[in-house]
Formats: sequence, structure tokens, C-alpha cells
Amino acid sequence: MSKLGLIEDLKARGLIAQTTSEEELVKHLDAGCVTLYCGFDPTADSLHLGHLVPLLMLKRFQDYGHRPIALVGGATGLIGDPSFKAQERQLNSAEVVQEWSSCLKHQISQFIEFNDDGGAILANNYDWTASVDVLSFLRDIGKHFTVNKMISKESVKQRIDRDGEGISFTEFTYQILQSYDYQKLNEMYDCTLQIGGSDQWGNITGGIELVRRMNGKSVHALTLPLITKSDGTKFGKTEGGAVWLDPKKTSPYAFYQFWLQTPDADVYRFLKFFTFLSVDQIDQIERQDKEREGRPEAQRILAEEVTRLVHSEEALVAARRITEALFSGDHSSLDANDYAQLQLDGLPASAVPAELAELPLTTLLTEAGVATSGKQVKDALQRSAVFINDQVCSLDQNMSAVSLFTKDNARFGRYFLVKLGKKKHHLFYLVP
RNA sequence: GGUGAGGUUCCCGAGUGGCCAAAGGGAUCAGACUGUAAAUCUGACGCGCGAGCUUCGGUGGUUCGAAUCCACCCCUCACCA
Repeated sequence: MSKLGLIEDLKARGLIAQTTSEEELVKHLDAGCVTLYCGFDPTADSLHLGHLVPLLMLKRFQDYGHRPIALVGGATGLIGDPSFKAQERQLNSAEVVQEWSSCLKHQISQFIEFNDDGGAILANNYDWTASVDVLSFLRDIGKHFTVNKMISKESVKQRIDRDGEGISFTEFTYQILQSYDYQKLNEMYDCTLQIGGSDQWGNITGGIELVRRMNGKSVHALTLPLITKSDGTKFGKTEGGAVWLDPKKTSPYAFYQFWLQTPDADVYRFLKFFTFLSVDQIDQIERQDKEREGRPEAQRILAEEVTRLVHSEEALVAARRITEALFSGDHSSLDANDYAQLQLDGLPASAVPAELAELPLTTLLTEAGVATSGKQVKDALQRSAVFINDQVCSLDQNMSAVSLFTKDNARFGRYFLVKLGKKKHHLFYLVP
């Protein structure tokens, strides 16, 4: 069985939304090592799940012998991409963008092999954009763009056509900046392919044209589909907001849990998007799940693969350890060391406050981050969905935190495993 | 600069003097059912354990009483200049 061609494999995974002439792209990729890039704008201090697919895509290319450039948008991040955004965005300060840029840089470098000889490249468009003066920008770059074309792009159309919205010149200029990146990278590194989300098509083709005009080169584009969920809700969100790649923002345990809860209707597609398992392997998993009936294996495999990929084998082991301890239904098997380990493994944990007398459970749990408001805790209490060390708590006990969190009730004189609903767990411990 | 239309709770979107913490939908959370899935049904959904407290772009005003009326201001959009 011979290895699929890169483009064939990507197609089989459903990872291609659009490309420039596929025939030429395939030929180009077959001809040797191609340098390609994908940009990531610093819109937060960490990448999130939405960035994972393009990031993995760079890796897929690298695995096929190509050279990826991960571009951090230190400059474009100062402007804000208007593509398919309904509203003008708030500008972040230069310091903040700077700070976030270095966060992303650090994060990306953990994903892709960056070594000197022919390895991947990490770049920042601030390096070549910041020093361009206005007049040069307008004369040398701006002259290649017609406003007619810029406003006809689908990505800014709703901002221009729709009543009640507008677009500032600042954001409107974004597509020129991104085009300039492509031109620069082509010039500096002979970069001939840009990849990005399907919303980037307009920006990318702008770049292709600029490269042709300024460098006289014909370059390529490939976009990835937007990841959708079968129920129509947004992918990559949990109660706490986005799922981050930074383990300090989303713990490996929470990350693992996120994938474990993937709906059946999405799980095989996600395996193709987010793992390096071959399409054949994934199809086989799907077949076996169907034959077996009952609970599928796919979610577990997906969670394991992606957690290992984004975090590490150790983080995965820890996440599984917590999961097993919490969801096996029997906490009595845990010994004192296990509790300590749960905390080390990243199960959310807090100290029991010293002053409990005046503290309702609602406040206690909200402050610990188990729920976002007292109302939620109250609702859960009312429905018998709050457990402390497997003991149900009622609404009457809301004010009785003192008698619940006693040394006598604690496991090993120290620990309280609090459960809210079926999935939220939190470890409280007494401070001696 | 002129004219017109707008700014409502996470989002969309009703509400034009008391019955409004504000219809409806979406999202979200919890319960039942399940497989830590989906679908369905139920409940919650500004904050607070509670008494109660704080909201409808901003500031003042009218009124016993304002999201609703008045004045000024800020912001957005459209058309005109």
C-alpha cells in the first residue's frame, strides 16, 4: 500500500476548502520542497482550538518534506482582520500585542520542528512592516491595489453592504498588509504557498496578485474548511469560553474532557481533522464502532491523540488518571496519595477557606470556579446535583458549609471531592 | 456640515409612562432519559442564601412613578453637501 499524495490525503480528510489550480499545485508540490506559510494574529495570549487545524496543517506539509513558515502577526495584529467580522474591532495597545506575539511565538515553537538546516521558520511580520513609512507604503504597495477590487471581496462585503455596519480605513487596509506579507516571504524565502482558514481566501488571493506584480512570480493558495459542528453550535467553546492550547489556560484534563465529549455525529470527521491517524485507520475505527453498538471508542481515541499532540504523553496519562478516578463511580478506591496526585495532575483544586461560618455554599463554589454564579449552584442544589464526597447536599445546607467541611467528613482528614452536575469536579482541601 | 434611522439584559430582537428584571428566539447551565453522545421533555438563566440591590448609550430634568416623555452629549448607519 503506497502512501497517498499529500493533496490526496488532505482531500480524503476533508481538509481542503479551496485551492488555486489544483493541477498546478500538485505538480508544484511533487517537484520538491515547497516553502509555505500560515499566519497567526495575536488576538490573545494563547492560540486556541480554532488555530489547531492550520497549525497541524503546517506539520502535515512538513511531514511530506516541505518547509513551513509560521508567521506571527505582530503587525497585522495591531490592525485587526475584518474578514467576515460583523463589527469593527477594538484595537489592542501595542504593548499588549507585543506581549501576545511572544506568547504565540513560544507556543508555536513547541509544535513545529524549528532547526537550522532547512527546518521550519518562525517569522513576525512586524519585522518588515513596522519600518515602512506611509508614503512608501502608498506608492510602492498601495498602487497595486484597486479599491474597486478590495471592496468587492466577499470577506468585507457585509461590512460594506449591510445597513448598520461600517468598516474603518484601518481594517480595510488589512488585506494589503497581509498581501505584503506574502510578497515579502516570497522574496525572502521563496515562499510559494499560503494556507489559512477559508475566511482568508480573499486576503490570500490579494497576496498572490501582489507577488505576481512585484516579484513576477506565480504562487499558490490553499484554504481549510471552517470546522463546524453537526448541531450548528460553534466549535471549540465550552462553558468557560474558548478551549486554549496553553495548559495554564485550559488544563490538559479539561482539554481531554473536551474531546471526550465530542458528539457521535462529529467524531469521525474530527479524527480526520485533528489527528495524524490515517484515513484508513479512522474508517476502520468507525466500522468497528458501528458493529459493536453501544458506546463508541472514537471519542476516547480522539481525546488521547489530540491531548498527546498538543500537550504530551505525561499530560495525557495524568488526564486519563483523573478521568478514571472521577468517572469510575467509585471514589473509595482512591488513597491519600491519589488525592494529592489528582491535584498535581491538574484537577481544579482550592483550599477550604478558614472562615466558613458566614459563607454559603453558593459563594464558596462560585469563588472556587465550579459555577459562574450563585444561581447556578442554587439550581443544582435544588435538583440534588451537588455532592461533597459522594454525599448529596440540599438547598437547606447552603448555609451549613461549616458542618460539611469538617475534618471528620474529610477523606484522609484533608480532602473533599465536590461534584456539581455530572461532569464538574473540584477538589477542596483543608489547610492544616 | 445637513437630513433621516438607530443604540435594550451573552447574542438576535420585542417593549413607547405604572401590571417590566423587561415578550420571543438562540446560546449557556442543571434534572430526567442515555453512553461523560444525539434527540426529546422539565427547570434556571442581571446580582444576592435571603431581606433586598443594580440595569435598558451617557448626563441632567419632568413626574407620585421613566427603558418608555424633555434637554444636552457620545457612538453607529444611510442619504445629501
